Amino acid sequence: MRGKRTYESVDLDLIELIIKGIVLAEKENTKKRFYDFLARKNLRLTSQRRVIVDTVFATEQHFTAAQLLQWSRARDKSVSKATVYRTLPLLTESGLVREMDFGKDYRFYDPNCADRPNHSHIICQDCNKIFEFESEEIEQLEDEVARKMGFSIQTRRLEITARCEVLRRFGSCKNMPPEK
Amino acid sequence: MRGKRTYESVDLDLIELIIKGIVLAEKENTKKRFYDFLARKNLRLTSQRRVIVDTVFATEQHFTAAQLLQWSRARDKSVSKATVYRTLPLLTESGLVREMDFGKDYRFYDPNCADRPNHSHIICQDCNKIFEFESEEIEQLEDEVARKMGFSIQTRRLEITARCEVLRRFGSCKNMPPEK
DNA sequence: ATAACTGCAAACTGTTTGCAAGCGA
DNA sequence: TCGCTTGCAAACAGTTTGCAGTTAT
Repeated sequence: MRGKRTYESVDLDLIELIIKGIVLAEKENTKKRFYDFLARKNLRLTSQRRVIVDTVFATEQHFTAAQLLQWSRARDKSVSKATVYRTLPLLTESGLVREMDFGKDYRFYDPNCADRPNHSHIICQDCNKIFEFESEEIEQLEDEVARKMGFSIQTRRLEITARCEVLRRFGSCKNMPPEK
Repeated sequence: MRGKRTYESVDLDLIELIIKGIVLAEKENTKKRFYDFLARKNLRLTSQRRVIVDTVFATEQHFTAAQLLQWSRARDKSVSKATVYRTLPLLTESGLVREMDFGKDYRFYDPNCADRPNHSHIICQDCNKIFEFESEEIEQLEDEVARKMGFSIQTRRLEITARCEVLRRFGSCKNMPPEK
């Protein structure tokens, strides 16, 4: 009998706590990387920039410029629209935030790309939520195709829109109701 | 000796002519499909719409709304900006033109999706040209991943930015110089 | 000290829309 | 004829920018 180690009982609360701690530490580290980026470019760490960066890496959600402004101002009224719009290019330039383009009229930003720069997105047309996934196999195939065509890949962007199978079959799904 | 049929001499001009003919016939067919689409929706075939559609399917290039306006007006001054902007959604709705979103501030449109609705794009950062490719394997993997996540794919968008290997190694490539 | 940075409001850009006139089915 | 369609210009939304005062280093 080829063994797989199993546990009689698991303290799920503890595990959740540990995971939360790890995520938090990663986010703190990401912020530090951005501060280094600023220093390297002789840019200053102002209170407004600190608030914006705190806000960006306090969430795992994809957000718009308008949302970031709203969230940042909730923390500190001294953050203005102009500063948000001037800070976003710095964040994307640093590689710690990725700009995403769905068919919409405004841009989305993704704060989860520090560790997983190549992840892809599935946008559910039923609930409008954005899900992330990674596939090493797809990446390898992309590399192969590109190489055959004489290119070496710089960035890749795979965005899939899809319908929820659970919803289609059972009339509802755990992600409903849609948020606007 | 397993045989492969070969030819002593080939009239390349003739072959090119034949291919041109096939492409032309396809484009004419695509236009007809759009006219049918209009009829099905009780929409009228005006002279302006005809000019715009002729323009769209006279090229294989990806274009912007502004370019389409310019090209259309070159054929017929009576085409206005408003009509171009009102016709583009019809074209995308019909499925014969696809909207693309690169990081840019304006949208690109792709007139080549009537026959190959799933093709992907490689944007060369050296010459800014857009190349197309299809990969059944990548599509299958996408389907598989989506299915595992509980989705059925509606649309997919794979956009790769890359650098030209030929250019990197030899200092120039046949696609240079860049066009703005 | 001094150059980067800020908020504000105005400017800008691509896209959409209200309206009165025009035209296809 | 009827109502879809048009061009024009004004409106719109997200984003960028000029400026005078502020602040990090």
